[in-house]
Amino acid sequence: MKKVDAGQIGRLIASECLSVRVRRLGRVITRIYDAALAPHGVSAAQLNLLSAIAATGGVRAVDLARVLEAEKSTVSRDLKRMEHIGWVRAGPAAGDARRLVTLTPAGSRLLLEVREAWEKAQAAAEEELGKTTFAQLRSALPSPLKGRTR
Amino acid sequence: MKKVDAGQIGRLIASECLSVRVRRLGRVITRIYDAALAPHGVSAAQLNLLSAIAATGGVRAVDLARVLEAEKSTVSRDLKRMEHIGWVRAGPAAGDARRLVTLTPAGSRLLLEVREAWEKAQAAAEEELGKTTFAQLRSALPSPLKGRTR
DNA sequence: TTTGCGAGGTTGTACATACAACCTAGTGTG
DNA sequence: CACACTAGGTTGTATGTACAACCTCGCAAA
Repeated sequence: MKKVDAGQIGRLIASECLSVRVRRLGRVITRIYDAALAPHGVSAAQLNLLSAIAATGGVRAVDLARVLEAEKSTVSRDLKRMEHIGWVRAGPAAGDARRLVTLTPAGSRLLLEVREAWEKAQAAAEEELGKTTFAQLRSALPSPLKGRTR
Repeated sequence: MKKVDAGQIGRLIASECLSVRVRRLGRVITRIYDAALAPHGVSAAQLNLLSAIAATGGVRAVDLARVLEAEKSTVSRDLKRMEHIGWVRAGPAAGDARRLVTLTPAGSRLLLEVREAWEKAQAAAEEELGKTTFAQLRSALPSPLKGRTR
């Protein structure tokens, strides 16, 4: 019989668990982007949403959630905040009954304005992780724009 | 002059931004571990903390924050919740003045109980990402236990 | 000794996130 | 037509997360 104590399991999980590493990486990366974007009053999460909306030019909330692998309730609230700020509009899409989310002029302007800061953040992330790790992550993780399998 | 519109920047960021990919991955992974651990009433974030505490056998909150790259205020609140549940104790450490966080017996028991579920989550994560990506992430991302450079 | 400071910790506030429950139109079928 | 069903969206509740501000010691320098 192998007697296992909590310390052993703790060390096992702390050293092997993917969620530990991924969540930790998320905090590091989010911190970098948030800091770079802060002067523009936008967060990393918000820029992610804005760029997804801009990339499509009009998209339903539920499809945003699918592409970003987020809960529809999360997207709903995030959009509500950004709508209140004035970056996006949840339009009742002309002829179509679907409610499409689009950028407002202010939202489009914001994207142009933050581009520099975003590139600084990318560079800072590469600096922080090291070129090798950065490239490995880039190649290992799929871009949300690809792989619309479902 | 190159005229850039918001759509182009949106596509650029959506396809190139590391924070988009990493944060999205974090949601996917967290979902997998949360689901596997839910029957035990513990979250991925909580298991991360518990295993870090167990691995050290007693650690200051501020050092937990450093190892996990989290805010001290985040750790403070997370610990408070887990203390209330009864998994950890913020001991005033005997002779030493430092307040060390340790597992309670219930906390140790929990770690033993969730081990199976954690291994299922690891397997599910490998399944979801594909063996190749999983291995790439494992090798690219440092384990928090290494590199105590601070 | 006294004072100031810095490290560690907590609290106020706000956003990000998720699950469950609910609401609301369309839609298909009896 | 009537009704159940479903997809999309919102809301209730709770956790996770961070920044800023604050509190609280222990300790070093004057």
